[in-house]
Amino acid sequence: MTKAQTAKAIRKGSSQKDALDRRQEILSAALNLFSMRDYSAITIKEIAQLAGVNSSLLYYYYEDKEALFRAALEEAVGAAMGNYDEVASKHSEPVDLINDWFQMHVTLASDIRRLVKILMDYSSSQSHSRVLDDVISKFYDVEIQILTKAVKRGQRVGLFNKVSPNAAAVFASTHLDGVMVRSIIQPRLDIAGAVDALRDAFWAYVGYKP
Amino acid sequence: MTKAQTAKAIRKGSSQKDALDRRQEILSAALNLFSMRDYSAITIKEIAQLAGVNSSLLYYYYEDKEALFRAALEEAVGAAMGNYDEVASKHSEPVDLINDWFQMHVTLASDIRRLVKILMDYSSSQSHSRVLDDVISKFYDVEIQILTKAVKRGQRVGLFNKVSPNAAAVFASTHLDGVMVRSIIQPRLDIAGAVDALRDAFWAYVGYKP
DNA sequence: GTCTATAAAAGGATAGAC
DNA sequence: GTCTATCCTTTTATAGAC
Repeated sequence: MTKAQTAKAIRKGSSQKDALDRRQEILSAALNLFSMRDYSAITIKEIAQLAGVNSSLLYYYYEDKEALFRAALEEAVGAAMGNYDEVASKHSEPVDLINDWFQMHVTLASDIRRLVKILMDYSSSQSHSRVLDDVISKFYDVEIQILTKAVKRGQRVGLFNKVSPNAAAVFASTHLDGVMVRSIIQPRLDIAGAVDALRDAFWAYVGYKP
Repeated sequence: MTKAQTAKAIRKGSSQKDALDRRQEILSAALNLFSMRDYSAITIKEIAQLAGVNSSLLYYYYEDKEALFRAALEEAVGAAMGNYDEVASKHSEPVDLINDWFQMHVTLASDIRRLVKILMDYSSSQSHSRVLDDVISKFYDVEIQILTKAVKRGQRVGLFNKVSPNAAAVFASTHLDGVMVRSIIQPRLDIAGAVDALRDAFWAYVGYKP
């Protein structure tokens, strides 16, 4: 019995669920690789190898390499969106929410860094899809809205000064992207320290004394 | 007479200088393309076409594709370093220097964005060279030192509060990278507006009232 | 120096057996 | 569903003429 046959034998039975698993395995392998290096630097065979399947199988589950990339990007954005919603719905108090927001970027730094990397690669690629463009827009909108709301709440209860809530939100969001990028270019970067500095600056910006 | 022969005839005479020009033309074409898309997405023929020469000629001037990429990266960093030094040596007054520093990132946004993109591509590539790693480290060191010095001077003359000058410098530098990245992912981003917000936050952070 | 021609390898994608 | 075999195209790189 060959390796492949053994594997097949183990997975025998409900073939529907297997297919979903396999699809997910391939997607996961693709996401890992696409977020490490560039789209064109990743080969179909490499993805298949990481997923532990034959490269032809990728064409059974996905139309072509680009479709696989799109699926991987949507997956990454969806996961991040989930984290965002979780933090947002956990806090009613604006200071706690924003502190936790910053903390999340330290804790999940490697995931968020991957997302930023993959978003950059997509943005500087030729072929854009309307759907993905919308997904990405939506994603940043959600982030900005969560932060904007928090700043507004802080102003309403008299904790923060009268700055533009939207500007403050864009500011924090942009800086966090900067931290992620800098930690790609300079892997030695002290992410926690960089986020601490952002926290100090952000509170100074909105006029909050911790 | 073919096109190529005509071009050759025009360039007749001192062949030494011609070689330098041609070398530069190729390098310039490579830099343009490498900063637009990823290393692996750019082909030798594409570079040659943009430079207006045959693709084989690239191997006369550069050992291989990687050597050409390295040269392009050094060129981009060198150019940015030149801009940095220029702004730094123009000001003795810290507030002016920092304001001009921010302004430079608006004015030269497309160049700096390209640099950030190419630095990211290099960082997430497999093959690293000791020389390039050092060039990049040096580059960020120079930026941090210029800003750190300015903050220290501002503190000495009593304009700024007692914050860590290095932390303030890293903060500004990181945020500017964030602005560049965000403007890649979202081309609609209002760069001038984003830098304005940074300016406000930075002055709040160091306790300066403009 | 610059080009033509071409070798050599790699990568994406498909046909078809099982 | 998954694999083997293979085709086709692209791409890097070299040899050699001019």
